[in-house]
Amino acid sequence: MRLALALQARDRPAVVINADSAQVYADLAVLSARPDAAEMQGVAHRLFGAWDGAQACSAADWAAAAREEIDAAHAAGAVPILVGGTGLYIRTLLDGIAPVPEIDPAIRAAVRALPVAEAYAALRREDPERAAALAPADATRISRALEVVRATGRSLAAWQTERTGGIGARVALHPAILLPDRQSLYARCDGRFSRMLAQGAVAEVEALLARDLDPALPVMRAIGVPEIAAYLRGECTLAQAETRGAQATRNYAKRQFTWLRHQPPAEWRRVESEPFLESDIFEILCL
RNA sequence: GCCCGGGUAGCUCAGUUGGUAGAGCACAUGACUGAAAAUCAUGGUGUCGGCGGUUCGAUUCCGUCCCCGGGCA
Repeated sequence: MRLALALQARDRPAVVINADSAQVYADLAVLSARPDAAEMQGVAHRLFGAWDGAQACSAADWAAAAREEIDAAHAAGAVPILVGGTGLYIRTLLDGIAPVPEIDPAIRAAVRALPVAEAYAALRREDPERAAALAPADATRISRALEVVRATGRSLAAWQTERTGGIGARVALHPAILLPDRQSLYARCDGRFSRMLAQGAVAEVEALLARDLDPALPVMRAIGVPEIAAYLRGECTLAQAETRGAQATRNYAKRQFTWLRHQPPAEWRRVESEPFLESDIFEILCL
């Protein structure tokens, strides 16, 4: 945000583009810590709350939308600033992804209805190579591999020999990865979830539950939603929901560390010195 | 003071008819190609409340003390 303002102060319009898989949903303002109008300070923001919760946004969906926003920003002479921590989204945007066609919804539903053990057994028959590469309990990846062979007649590995849609080669990147101190980050996770409760997270989940959406949708699985929903159903106290939500936040923070430390290219700048200063993060500011 | 229940991993607890112990969670580390705030994989946790006794051997049996619940007075 400060970077965006600094750019605008130099007559370089900035556009902040969301790269977070939860901030994408309109239904999650509080629980995704989406910036509000005051925080945006007049700077253009895109892809925040852009999807209705009833709609699942995939990495490829997001990447396609982000590509358009980036091109639009460039056309307008602005500097797009991608902000967010969903590594798979950013990887898809930059490197592209296997061009697997839309999966027939009936096939997808049938596959996801299977218990993991059965899905895994089926995958061993229909795509043994992929099955061998996956843990028998890895429900998400097993479902994906199975729906792909069933819907396309081609294994995921075959599709993955190709990647399309990446823009990494045609844009100038100035990446920065922030790696805060673990202990203080965990403490901030706790504070963050408590603050969300104070800011109306319970009402937000109440409204979400009233929509009676499929519980498997991403919006229903965002951190805090299952925990607060359990409280609203009378399955636990608010204090327990608070503890569990904070815990889920910390667990997620750890997964982020692991991804960010190993998955992005080695040459991407990792910043560990706190407080994080723009000058430590973005070399373009120092030009 | 008496009676009952309990004291085992950071937490909640299981267990050992006596051969020094284990689950879940936490924590750590890692994986990650269209649900990724998702989904997984691996790993160590330890004076089994203290001190004595019996025993080849006690976390387990006995005694005693301490601590935590609940009840009686």
